[in-house]
Amino acid sequence: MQSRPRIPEATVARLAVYLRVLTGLADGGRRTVSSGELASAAGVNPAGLRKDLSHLGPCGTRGVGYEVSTLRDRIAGVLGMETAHACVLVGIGNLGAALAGYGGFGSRGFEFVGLFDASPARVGQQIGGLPVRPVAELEDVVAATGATIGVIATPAEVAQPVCDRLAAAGVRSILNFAPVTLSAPAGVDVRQVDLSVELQVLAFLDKQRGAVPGVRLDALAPAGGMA
Amino acid sequence: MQSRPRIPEATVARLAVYLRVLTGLADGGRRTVSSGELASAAGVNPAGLRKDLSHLGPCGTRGVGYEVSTLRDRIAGVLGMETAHACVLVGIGNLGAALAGYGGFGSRGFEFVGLFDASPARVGQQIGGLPVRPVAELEDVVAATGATIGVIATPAEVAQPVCDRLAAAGVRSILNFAPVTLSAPAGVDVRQVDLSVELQVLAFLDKQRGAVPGVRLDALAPAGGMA
DNA sequence: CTATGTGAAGAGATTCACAGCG
DNA sequence: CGCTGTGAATCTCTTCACATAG
Repeated sequence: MQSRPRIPEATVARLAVYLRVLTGLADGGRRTVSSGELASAAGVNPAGLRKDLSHLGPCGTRGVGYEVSTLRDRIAGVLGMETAHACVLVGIGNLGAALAGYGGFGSRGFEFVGLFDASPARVGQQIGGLPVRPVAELEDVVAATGATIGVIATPAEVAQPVCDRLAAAGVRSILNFAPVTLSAPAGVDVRQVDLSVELQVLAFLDKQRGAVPGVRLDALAPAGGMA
Repeated sequence: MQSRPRIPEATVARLAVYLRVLTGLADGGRRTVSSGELASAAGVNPAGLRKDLSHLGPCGTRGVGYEVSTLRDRIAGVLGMETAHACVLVGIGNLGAALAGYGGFGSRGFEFVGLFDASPARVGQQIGGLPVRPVAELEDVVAATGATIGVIATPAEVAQPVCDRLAAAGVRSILNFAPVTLSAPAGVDVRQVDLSVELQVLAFLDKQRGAVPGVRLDALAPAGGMA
């Protein structure tokens, strides 16, 4: 129906993917897409894509498809991308430096406003036009910039204290790359990205596939080239 | 026992987390844990943890709990960690270099046996004791090492061709960090890690929480003629 | 009396099939 | 006609409650 009490989290994650695909299509000058084509490019089922989009209200034209730029803007609005999000990043090791220098965030409305590291050797370096600051300044920078998102790329041992300080400083969302499960106060949302877990799932699926002789050939994806 | 019809993928991902917690407990000299304590450390529901472990067959002692080292070894075996997995990594930019230098993989049985980049400036550099090779050598190295896992950390534009080459060379599992949806032939499993998607989900949850008091998302509602 | 292991209930997400609009 | 939008069926995962073993 029209009411939107809440959008399922699984749908939100896919909306972000649709948004990426639509941005590419718009840059390529494309005017409209069908659910089938968009679903193919996003790697999902066409009916599932339409159900995802139904949470935004009617936004397609029957018999035609979706207008690329309109749908892109609608999704961007729902995901809260009309306003930029200020982020702080704690832990400027290899991964942290990679995240700080990654251009994919800025183009999607996420801007780093503070980089922090405990190592004096790192402090003072410039990454992506931003200086690395001592962690002692964390609270001040969060307060001054109003950052609402914190990214943790520290060693596992200090991730929990950093999480506590971020939460206390007023950060409401935390993305954690350290291989520990963090606990945060109510009202602070934590998302975990564990690179080793991803590899272990892959390895397991491979092992399981090799051990099962009876294979199901439900290949549906690679429908030849491009549409 | 060996009879395992099939373990749900969601369970596999959590098993990897339990394994990490158990390894930490074992290093701390701990002998046994209860499901409640282990679940708390892993950030999951105790009953869910017991159901996850039930897929491995009985491995606890009623009235006592689980023996830490035994359970750790059991999970490691199920995840296929008794044998090391050879991985190749394509795209040695900031993120690729971070992955190549990340110690968390080696300690979990994943070993990089080849690093590849298209840029002559990168080729020849040493990262984590391994030289960066030109991508032209990709097929030879996969064949020579028998690598079964490929990690893609290239720009989005070249991720699909790299995926195709990895699959053709015999790699069976691919972990993709490039912000594109890859299509791979049947028999090759692709897992996507999109850092921007993670941030966008966080931002949406925060926005949604802020709007909770009155549940008013009318700014999105198509009152009549939304354009 | 402890804490595990598990069937059953519940919630959520995916897929299907078709009604309805252009 | 084609393609969207959606109710209903299907499937999977989660949570609960309790029997069961130590």
